Amino acid sequence: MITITLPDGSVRKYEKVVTPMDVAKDISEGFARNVISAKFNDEIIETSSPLKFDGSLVLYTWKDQQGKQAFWHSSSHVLAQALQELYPGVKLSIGPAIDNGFYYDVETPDTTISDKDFKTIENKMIEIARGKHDFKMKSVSKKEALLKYQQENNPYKVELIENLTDGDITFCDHSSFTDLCRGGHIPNTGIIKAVKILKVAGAYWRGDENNTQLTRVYGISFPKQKELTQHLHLLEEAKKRDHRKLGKQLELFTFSQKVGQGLPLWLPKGAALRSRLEDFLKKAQQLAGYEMVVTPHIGQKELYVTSGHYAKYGEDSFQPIKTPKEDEEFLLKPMNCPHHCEIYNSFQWSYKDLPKRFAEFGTVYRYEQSGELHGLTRVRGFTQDDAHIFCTPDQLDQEFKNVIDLVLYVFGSLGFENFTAQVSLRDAEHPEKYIGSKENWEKAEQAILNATIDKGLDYTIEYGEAAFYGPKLDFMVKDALGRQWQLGTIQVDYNLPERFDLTYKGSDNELHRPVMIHRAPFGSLERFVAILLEHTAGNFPLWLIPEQVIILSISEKYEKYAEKVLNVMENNEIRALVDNRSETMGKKIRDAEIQKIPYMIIVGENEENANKVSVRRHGGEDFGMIDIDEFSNIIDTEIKKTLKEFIV
RNA sequence: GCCGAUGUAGCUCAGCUGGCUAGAGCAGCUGAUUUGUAAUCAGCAGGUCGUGGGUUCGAGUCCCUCCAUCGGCUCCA
Repeated sequence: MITITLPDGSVRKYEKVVTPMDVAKDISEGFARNVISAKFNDEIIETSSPLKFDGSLVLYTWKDQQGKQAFWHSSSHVLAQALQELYPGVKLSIGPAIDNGFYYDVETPDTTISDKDFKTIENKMIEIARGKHDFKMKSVSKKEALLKYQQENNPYKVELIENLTDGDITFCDHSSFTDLCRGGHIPNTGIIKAVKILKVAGAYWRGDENNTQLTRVYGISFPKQKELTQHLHLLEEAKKRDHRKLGKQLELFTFSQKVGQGLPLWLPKGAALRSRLEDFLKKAQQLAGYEMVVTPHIGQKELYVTSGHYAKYGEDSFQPIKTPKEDEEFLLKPMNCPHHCEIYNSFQWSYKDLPKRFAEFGTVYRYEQSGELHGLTRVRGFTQDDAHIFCTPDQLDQEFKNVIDLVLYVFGSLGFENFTAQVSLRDAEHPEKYIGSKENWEKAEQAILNATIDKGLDYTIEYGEAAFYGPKLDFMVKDALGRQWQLGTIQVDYNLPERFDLTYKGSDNELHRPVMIHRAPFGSLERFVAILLEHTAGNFPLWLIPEQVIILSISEKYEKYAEKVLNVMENNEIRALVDNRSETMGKKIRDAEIQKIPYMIIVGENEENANKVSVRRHGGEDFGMIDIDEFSNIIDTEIKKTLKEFIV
């Protein structure tokens, strides 16, 4: 007698061994048709695996994330078979399901796969899928498994199998294809109805730059053609929110080959936006007790030798700037901290003076790998909204929490709600990657975790993601295509205070080491603006947008009145401009819509006579003819909805 | 840096397998129109086809170099 417990708590008893599919059919035939994967006692299994003992069973359909994972995992087997049939001699390595689809990494000795081949691969996969081949698991001895791949001269699978325990090795068969596999498939290939190969890319074996580069083929599949069409449509929509496209369209920034890769040029509207962001943060920082400082864009090489950055990044950076004086070398600053440490060092401090908080919009230069540059999100010259807090160890907890509050205020004012906090700690296996004492690291990591938990943030812990000088708390936000980017960051640092010999006089009349916090709520203005563009699709919060109102005159006759309205706007500190072109109203509205200007004011005979304005909101909402004062109130109210005072 | 793709007017894109002075729409300029909630009409101007080299009687089109961009990988102070 076997007792199976289902997620709703119901219990089913069976006289003999059953499979998950049997249980599903027992529930209902219709449900069973949709079941594609199962979990038994927290282990993902096949729907055909025998359930030999008591336990809890979860059945998954395509609608469940687990179901999708099984679906895409199975699809990657089909992809592998297709690649083997199309390109004899390919060597398979690994092919997992990912968040949106699947990939397979293969070595293709004699050919290259390019996007011209996608259609062929898709057709082959569909052909295989239509065969409705069952996925069947089987156990294979380690010796047998190794022999198979040694004969095929496949070093990747051999390496994988060598790390497995004999007895735990399983293969999955479907059609004439077999592959090393842990399990977790859909019943048969026939469920896969629609397939799209999305891209090919080089990927290093085991993610290590020193290994061979394999060809990674990305794809996605669905149980219905319609769902594939919808997915592709979604990708198209996401592309419209691409900050590079919007930045060009809204005239915010550009790049020039002559100026150089990854060096953004901010256009007037973009620069206005930036300085508004800066003013916003300056105001909040002032309330939070920060003091602005200004430091140069270069520093002597010695400065970075002291900080430890030179040893770590010297060779991969912009190379030193020479001067007429022999042996004199300067570096473009890749960060502001060393400069701020020297500001700290230019005074003597008492514990009564701390914490000191030095803030600067500091432009830094980092020589990122050329293949890594990406619009405004990854550039070689960018401005950090940087600040360094020097405090006593006792003050650390509170200071760290205050910074979290500031970051949350910034995110809130800009409408970022879906972010995650990532706590980045050391990689315990590679201590050589980090500088500083073990105790200090432990203290710093503890401080970050405490503050994060205390503030009730939704967080994840990533080991090995810490900076080389200290652990950090990053605020991660996704772009239009779901790629994660780090925006705000807060980092605890016990190392630079040592290296720069920073001190303060304690109440005991002895010298002590301050603790340092690096923090940047935006991260960088470049990346922040980019992600903000993708989030809002260019419809920035009203307080931030460069042009809030456009006044459209119906014909030349009303130009004077339009100017008068503009004047009132300016007196009310509303950013407005006039469109006096000799175009039709339809055309002027269309242009204003494309420029994403939030409010359109239409003025003609009726408005002039009544001394009012007709208001249209971006997107089409019509406010009708209203008093100018009333309009002013609408603007104020909308601004106050997102932009609130920072309360310390 | 590595793998794959792309690069034609300010922008978005045509230009088939190499063949006369390289096309369109939008934007721009000029003129007409004086307009009521997403494109008024006409005319004009605009390109060493990313760069350098090669193949060819002939190259936007084929080959190579470099540069830049796009999608990944690695990296990310």
